[in-house]
Amino acid sequence: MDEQPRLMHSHTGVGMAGHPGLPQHMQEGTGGTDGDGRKQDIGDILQQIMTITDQSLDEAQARKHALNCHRMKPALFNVLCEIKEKTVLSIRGAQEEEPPDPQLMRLDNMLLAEGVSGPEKGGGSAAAAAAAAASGGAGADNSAEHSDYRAKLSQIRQIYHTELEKYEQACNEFTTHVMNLLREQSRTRPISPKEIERMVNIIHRKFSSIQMQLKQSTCEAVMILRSRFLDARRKRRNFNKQATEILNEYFYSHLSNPYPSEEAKEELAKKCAITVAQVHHRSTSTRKHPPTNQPTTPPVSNWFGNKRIRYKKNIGKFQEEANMYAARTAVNAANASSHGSQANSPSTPNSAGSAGSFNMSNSGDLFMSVQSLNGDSYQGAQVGANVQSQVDTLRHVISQTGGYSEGLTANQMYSPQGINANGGWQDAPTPSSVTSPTEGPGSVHSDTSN
DNA sequence: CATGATGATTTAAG
DNA sequence: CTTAAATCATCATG
Repeated sequence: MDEQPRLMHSHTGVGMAGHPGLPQHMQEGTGGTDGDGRKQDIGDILQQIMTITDQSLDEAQARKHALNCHRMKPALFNVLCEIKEKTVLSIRGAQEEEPPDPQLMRLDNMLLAEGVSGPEKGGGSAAAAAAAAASGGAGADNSAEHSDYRAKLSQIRQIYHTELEKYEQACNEFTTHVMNLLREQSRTRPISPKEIERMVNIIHRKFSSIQMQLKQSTCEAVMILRSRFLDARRKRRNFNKQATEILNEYFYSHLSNPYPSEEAKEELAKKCAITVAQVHHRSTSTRKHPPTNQPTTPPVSNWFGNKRIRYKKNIGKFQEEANMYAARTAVNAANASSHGSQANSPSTPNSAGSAGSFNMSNSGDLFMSVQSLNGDSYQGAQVGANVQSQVDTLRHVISQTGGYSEGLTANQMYSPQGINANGGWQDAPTPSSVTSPTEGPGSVHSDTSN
């Protein structure tokens, strides 16, 4: 503001002298048709402007001062104030609280969720390194791509923050500037605090609209980044053999109720994490006290979900597998039970001990089904899921031993249909005939049990 | 390249 | 929230 007059001032020497210069341009530009009157006007205006700029600060300042000192000034000022008061009152109605822009909220939420606008957590590569370290000792492979992602993300984050800060600063600067100006002017014209506030609000709105642009483009950048990297959420890595074995062991040893409890899941996850390099969602670590929603060991849950449905869908396909794992656990179970009927401590997969809290509402049914399956009456003394797992295992033992002695023909030595028919963990057995040998549900294993 | 296996995500129900 | 079921997208293989 100050500079312009000054510049003009220094310029005037030339400007005034070279005055013809401008009109000449005008002449050529407008053509001759308009006549001289117009040109003259323009020339006058220009002249005036030049003059105004010529008087510049000192003169204006002086004039202002003179005004301020005028003896009628206070009275006039008051009058002005009153008038202003009224008009402002009438205007005020239009000025209402802006509703929180949903769009902006959406952006904010997303940025927060994406960890862009959240609390700073170490800078750039440090964060990446930390992430890599945090994702477990075995997480070398996927944390590599994750760290790449994180690095890029924190880059975005940094840009976002610096930009945001810059805007903030500029906004504050501008605001204080305007406020000073208004304060200054309030000596010569009435300016209510309300008005200043409003002005500030306007400024803030303008700036926040700029911020929104920033946020929007940041969101876009994150989205793009996501789609390029993390969208490889779908980029899956198969579990390694050991992990699937652990899971399968649990599954088949709890075949009648393959719903691991939360704790069981965590335990499985822990066991598998040793071998599974694929744990994107940090889970196993100590539970967080705040009501943070830890979505329950996703890989394990996924695995069991998939396994259940796929097993059910085509049991025939899983028979071999079932027998294998049944055999394996059978050994453990046999060993354990031979020692004593106590709940065995071996680190067997049928760690039913930890799973004592299974949903037992239907355990009665399950027992029933097992009884009828085996053809022998199982003593009803057992209570709890651990027993259930024993039952499963036992059944496997029986069927399996019988089957193997006969031959490897891989007939259905162990017919899971029984479970289905009796309403195990699902009702509808494969409706389609698919390799379903369907014997009488009750008589299924009568031969093998002999 | 087609195909089956498989982990993850989505949808709908409880 | 958890599950079942359907579906997707990738991996692994021949």
